[in-house]
Amino acid sequence: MLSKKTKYGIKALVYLAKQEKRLPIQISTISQAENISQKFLESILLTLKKKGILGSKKGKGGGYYLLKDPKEVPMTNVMRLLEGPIAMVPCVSLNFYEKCDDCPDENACAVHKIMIKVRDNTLEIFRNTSLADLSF
Amino acid sequence: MLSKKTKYGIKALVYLAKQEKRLPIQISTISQAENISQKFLESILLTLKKKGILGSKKGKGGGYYLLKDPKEVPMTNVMRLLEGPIAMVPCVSLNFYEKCDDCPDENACAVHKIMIKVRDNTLEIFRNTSLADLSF
DNA sequence: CAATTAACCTACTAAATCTATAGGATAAAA
DNA sequence: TTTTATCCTATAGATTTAGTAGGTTAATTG
Repeated sequence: MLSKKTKYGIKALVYLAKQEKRLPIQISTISQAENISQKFLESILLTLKKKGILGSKKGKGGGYYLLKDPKEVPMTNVMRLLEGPIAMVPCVSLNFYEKCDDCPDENACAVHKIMIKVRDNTLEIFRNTSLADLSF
Repeated sequence: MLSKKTKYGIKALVYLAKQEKRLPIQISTISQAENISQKFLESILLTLKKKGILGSKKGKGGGYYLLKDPKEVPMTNVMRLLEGPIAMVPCVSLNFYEKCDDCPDENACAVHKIMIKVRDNTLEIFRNTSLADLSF
């Protein structure tokens, strides 16, 4: 299951992607439009900024804005920034790999076997979907 | 991410599916073979029995056994029994649907849009994979 | 029958994660 | 210098996870 943080983060990014101009949008504007707690959204956008996908401006007329063209932001990136691993088990994760304690041989593991398939499939979808694709 | 419960549950079911004869297998046997805490596995197998996928026998020579031919047990069933929803968000779940508090219109929601795709894809894989398929 | 075996059942707990909230500091603009 | 809006740290309540403890029931065996 996706965390609320990820869900809200995606919604906010798509909201920003929908803007015609790349002007800063305030947190309060997004939180109202998307029914997200403002304080919670504040922390989410801040981490997205720290991770380099958003820019920000302080003071009047300030807010957050996308640093890249939405067409150039695949959902793989977004998911990894917000949720972390895309894989269902760490032992099949490309970017967040961890060995299982209980598993002496990954290649002999049934869970590994099927979760590799799920990962590849999900990854393909996220790779081929950009923020721009979700903005219609 | 899959819970350990689900991971261990799948491993145990596949272990049972691998047996040539449908004789009862003890919890301790499975827990040792798969490096799973025996007490934890005990509770997992008990719920799987209550949900109707496993049979059991008490006393000497007792244990757990699959009630169906492994070929007839798709991973959709297994996942729903152990993990619950297959979808990444409740609002796209077929068997565990829940409306989002924040979302006035699902069809206008970007998260909904992409997670439908992921669900359909994942579902297809789980549908086409049986316990028998994972037993090699 | 009695001893052994192994599943059954209830309850509990420690740790981690999630979902925020509080309250102030900093920086930009008017 | 006042206002605006992001930035930052800390914390807290709720939920979930990953088990553990300890005893009960039912089946087999001698």
